[in-house]
Amino acid sequence: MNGITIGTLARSAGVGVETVRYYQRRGLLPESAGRKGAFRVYGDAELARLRSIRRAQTLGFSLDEIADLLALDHERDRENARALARSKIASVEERIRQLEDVRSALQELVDCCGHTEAPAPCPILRALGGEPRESESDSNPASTRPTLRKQPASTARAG
Amino acid sequence: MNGITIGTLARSAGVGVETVRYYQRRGLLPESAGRKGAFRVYGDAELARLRSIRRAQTLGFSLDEIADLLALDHERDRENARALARSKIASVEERIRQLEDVRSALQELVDCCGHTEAPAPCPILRALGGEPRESESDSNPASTRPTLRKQPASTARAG
DNA sequence: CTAGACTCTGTACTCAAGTACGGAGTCAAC
DNA sequence: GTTGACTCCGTACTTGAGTACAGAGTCTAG
Repeated sequence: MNGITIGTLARSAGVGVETVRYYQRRGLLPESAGRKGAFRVYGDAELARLRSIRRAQTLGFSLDEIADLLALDHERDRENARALARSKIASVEERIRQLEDVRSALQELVDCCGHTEAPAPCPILRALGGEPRESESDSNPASTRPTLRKQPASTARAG
Repeated sequence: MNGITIGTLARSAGVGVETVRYYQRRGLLPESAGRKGAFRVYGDAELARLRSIRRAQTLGFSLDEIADLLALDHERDRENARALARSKIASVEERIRQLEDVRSALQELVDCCGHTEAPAPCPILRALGGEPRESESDSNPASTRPTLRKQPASTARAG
């Protein structure tokens, strides 16, 4: 698998040729020094890296984050690398917590939909909104809803 | 908080006016029937809905998914609503599992970085790639690489 | 030697989720 | 009765992660 051209590399990693080039433009993948005639050739290193990128992506990392992660690999500064990795762990854990919250909100919804057939109980709005609001059509403020902490304004745009 | 105009509504939910309008265009938020003179006015219902949208977003739902979720609220067809909610739960759980994987991969990385100071052990590539590769500049083709399964082309694009 | 597959380079397009902006109209306060 | 903030409506731009395509060059098999 050494000395392959871009098409084979792409196919081996299950991506398109354009995607490989895109990663190269973004600096995630080296452009490959070696050439066989006019065509660039790649090897196991590039294939491995390409697969790593895809895997990291499926795990929810942005390409910028992946660039950071891959850079750790070349970091001589282990201290720094550890710190970066730890902060990634923290953000991953935060995300997990949030998802667990929504899971239980949804579960509640399913449960409550399950045992009532009344016309308007169990609003998703409440499950998602979390905050006990009196109005709407609700005059009972004594809800058991766990107060949810303020969400940061910069939502899905993790820098 | 009833009878507010769009600017106040937006500010109360921590979003921009343009975002409110965008949600209206997308049909996530009603355009508000009431008018006070030339300006549309909104109330608690809209504010609650807007907040729900934002919260759902921070939890990783796309606007399309949120539209589905909010629609459940108006569904008379509880059966269908439950099914939809359950499928969301499944996808949320899948996402959680993936994130837990990456967390332990990162943790391993931190640990291994922690107790060695050697120049090139513990490559992130391996942690991310998962597959144990022997080397980068490797001339040994007898690798344990399992024939690679096709990566779903639609990675982060959870439809 | 030629057909067909592949590569190279560059630009342009897509899609989601907004954000920005321009030119009007309107409202409330002074 | 005018100023200044706000609203309305429409269109255009942005960012992230690609995808598509055009027009050239190149490689390989027959």
